[in-house]
Amino acid sequence: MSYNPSEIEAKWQQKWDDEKAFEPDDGYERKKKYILSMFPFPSGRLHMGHVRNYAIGDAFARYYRKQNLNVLHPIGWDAFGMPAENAAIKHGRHPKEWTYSNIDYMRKELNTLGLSFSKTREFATCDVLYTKWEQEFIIKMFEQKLLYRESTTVNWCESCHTVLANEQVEEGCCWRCDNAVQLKEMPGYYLDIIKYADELLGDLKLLEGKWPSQVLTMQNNWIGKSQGLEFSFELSASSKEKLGGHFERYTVFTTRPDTIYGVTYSALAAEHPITKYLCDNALLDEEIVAKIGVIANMTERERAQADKEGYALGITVIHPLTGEEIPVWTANFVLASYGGGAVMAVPAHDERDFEFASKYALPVKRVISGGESLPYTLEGALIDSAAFTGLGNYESKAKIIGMFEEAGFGKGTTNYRLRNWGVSRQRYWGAPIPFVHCKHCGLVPERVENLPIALPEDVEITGEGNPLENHPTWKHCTCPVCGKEAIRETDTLDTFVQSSWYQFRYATHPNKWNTTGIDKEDANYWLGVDQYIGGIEHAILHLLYARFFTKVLRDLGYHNIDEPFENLLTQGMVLMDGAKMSKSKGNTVDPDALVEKYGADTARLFTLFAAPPAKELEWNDSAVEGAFRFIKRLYDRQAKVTQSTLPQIEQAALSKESKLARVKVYEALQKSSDVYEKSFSFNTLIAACMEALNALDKQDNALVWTEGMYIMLNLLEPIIPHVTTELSEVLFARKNLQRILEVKEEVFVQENFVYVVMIGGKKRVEIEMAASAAQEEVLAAAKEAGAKWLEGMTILKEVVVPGKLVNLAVKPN
RNA sequence: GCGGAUGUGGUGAAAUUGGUAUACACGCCAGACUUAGGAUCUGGUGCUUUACGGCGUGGAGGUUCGAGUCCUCUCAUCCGCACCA
Repeated sequence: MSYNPSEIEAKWQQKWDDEKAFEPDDGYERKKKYILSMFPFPSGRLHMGHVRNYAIGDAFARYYRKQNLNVLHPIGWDAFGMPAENAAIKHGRHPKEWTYSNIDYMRKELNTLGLSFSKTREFATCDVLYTKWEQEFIIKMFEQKLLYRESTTVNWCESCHTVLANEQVEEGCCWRCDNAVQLKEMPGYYLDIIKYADELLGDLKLLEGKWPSQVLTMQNNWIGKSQGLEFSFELSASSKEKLGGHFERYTVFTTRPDTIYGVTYSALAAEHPITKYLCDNALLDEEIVAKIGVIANMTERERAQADKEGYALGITVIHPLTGEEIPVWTANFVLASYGGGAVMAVPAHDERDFEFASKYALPVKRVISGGESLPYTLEGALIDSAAFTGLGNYESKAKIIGMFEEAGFGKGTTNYRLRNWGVSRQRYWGAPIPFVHCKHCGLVPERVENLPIALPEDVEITGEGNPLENHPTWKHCTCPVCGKEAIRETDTLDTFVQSSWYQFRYATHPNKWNTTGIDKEDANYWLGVDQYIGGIEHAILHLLYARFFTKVLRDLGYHNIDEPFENLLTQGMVLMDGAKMSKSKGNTVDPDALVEKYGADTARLFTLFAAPPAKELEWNDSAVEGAFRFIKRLYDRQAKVTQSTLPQIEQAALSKESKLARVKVYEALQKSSDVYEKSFSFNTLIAACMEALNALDKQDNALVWTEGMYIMLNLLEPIIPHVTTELSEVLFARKNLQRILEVKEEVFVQENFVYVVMIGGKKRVEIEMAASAAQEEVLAAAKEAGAKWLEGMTILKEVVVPGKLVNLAVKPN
């Protein structure tokens, strides 16, 4: 009987379905384990990255079930988003039809991989029932002032016809279509993630050692907390007059209050209200107004690449401490969206300010000692700084902030690089933002009892404009407050909103899905996710948003969880010929074809064996053959098993080869808990099993074979579940799969040790000694065996490592 | 520029507290069985040397009886952020 994967795999997949084998308990009695692989976007077909992601997750889930834990291992679909609309434009298919048919196809593909998902908890984020609860959260966030609508300059992707969040702009281009991002002033909805910045930052400490350190660093940098001084520059009397009395002062932020006596000019962003006023009221040369206009139309990225450029605005401010008059410029390196869009400039101690001052011949005033040339940005004592002269700059920062606070012209402040999360998208295939624009009542949320606000299905998707905006009737509604005619919001939510709370939806028992979004008791029992697995590309976007949502929903009373993902494993990409697999490069491997040719077990074994999960995985067709060969060998060796229970073995009576085989089998067993719970290096566990099989092949004791197969099938079941379950059924009535077995220490007890004898740091000979031999005996034997190398030498030092080696340090006589 | 990570055979990769470097697999070589083999099995395979031996974990130092592992410096590659005042 030869190994026939398609038959075995279909049989067990059917059986698992019939047995509902992977549903968690309804109650909370057993200890839980929540294993989650990031859910897929239903693009149409699985790719190898999915196979890797779900093979890893499934190994964890199956392992923990054996520990008698209550395992939640769900799957669902991240189903809203642009590609569905693109398919509609290209192929004339309705996004809903396209999405759900893709889901049906991909669900079948996942099934053929034999993944142990709970089937009752599956959902798609475009299900109206999911939208309903999401809209409820959004309204509650609005009530708590965590969601607001405002008009600002946003990142706009012309090819996607939508706004992008800051996090979705990669190197100045759209994260999805790679089109250059433009700036556009438009209204949108924002979530106040900055309000949670401190907690999001501080709680990264809770994740140390549980998340990859680079992800923690990336989040840390992204939040970008900096502390400093915020104060106002008062405009000079003549400047106030010039500005028609519309401005008295403006605020700046600095992290270097210690350099305040070195301020020689101040700079405003092109978008700053004062700059705008000067431009709009013809208070600057036309030429300069035009040039400022050009800067204002550049994206942040374009400005970053441009040379420093600026113009004197013909106004001055008063230095708050010295009373000096300081010129005000506009400069292209001052960001409108950070620190109030204005800076104090200290060219002596800041590289940007220095470069700008050099270009425009502005004065430079040194106030920190140290270094030979300017700008000097390191530590030093203050000079020419009035009462603060002589202090170190660290000490002076606090004192200067204190002085500003006392005098009431400024205060210590914290600023974040993080921007609030813009969640408006001008697209059809998303969750409608549940608000209404009423002429009488303004912007009002829908009534919760009217939720969900579902998408209209009769839409025409042309790629021109927002289909919800263009729909003849959908946006016309009545105001939930006054009952008069009103207009429904036509923006939909960013799809990252859906993936920010799906981990709670899975945890909520499906019986409750109709009546609640998140069940508190269920959530508190199941969350945080004990092991989360996904791509590093989500290090900031999804993982930061999901952490934020978790904290917000906690504060809204939905649960008591602080962090959604307790442990994170970021898997590496799947490569072919050193490059990322992609359709455009034509270097993809089709999972369906792979499963058809070799079976799911081989596909899974290869992906876990070829590299540790966090590293990139280089595809190799012949290594896949190798994985297949191992499974075949394992399958063939069923003939070696002679009894259906774990045998009792008398260790002392065994041959040397049989003893070694047992050692290899038990070494693999010993390794398994470390691999599943700590190192995640499945490749080494598989290698240990291969070694065990190789060692078993070198002996012929039937009991040792039986024990070896009994244990190995158990160890490998999470990785290659079909063939191991089949063999286990035939040989051991599946009894061997029920729990993790115990290591028998006596197997490792050796009668003899092989000592390596090193002389002068070099390995020379090996000697075999009884385990009971005393150190002196070992040493004497080593000297005898190594006599040849000891001739004419004096032994300086003798080191014996019990059971392992002897090292003799020598020098010539 | 700042931050993080990684450098080990022809290839993917192993290596508790510092203790026999290259496990396991791919590839390659030889052999067996075969009409045949891209099937299966067995053996070999770091470099160098006729051999003894010598040299080998990106490079250079250091600590140690002993370093892939610890310390210092350095080079290369990859990733993230990039005027955040």
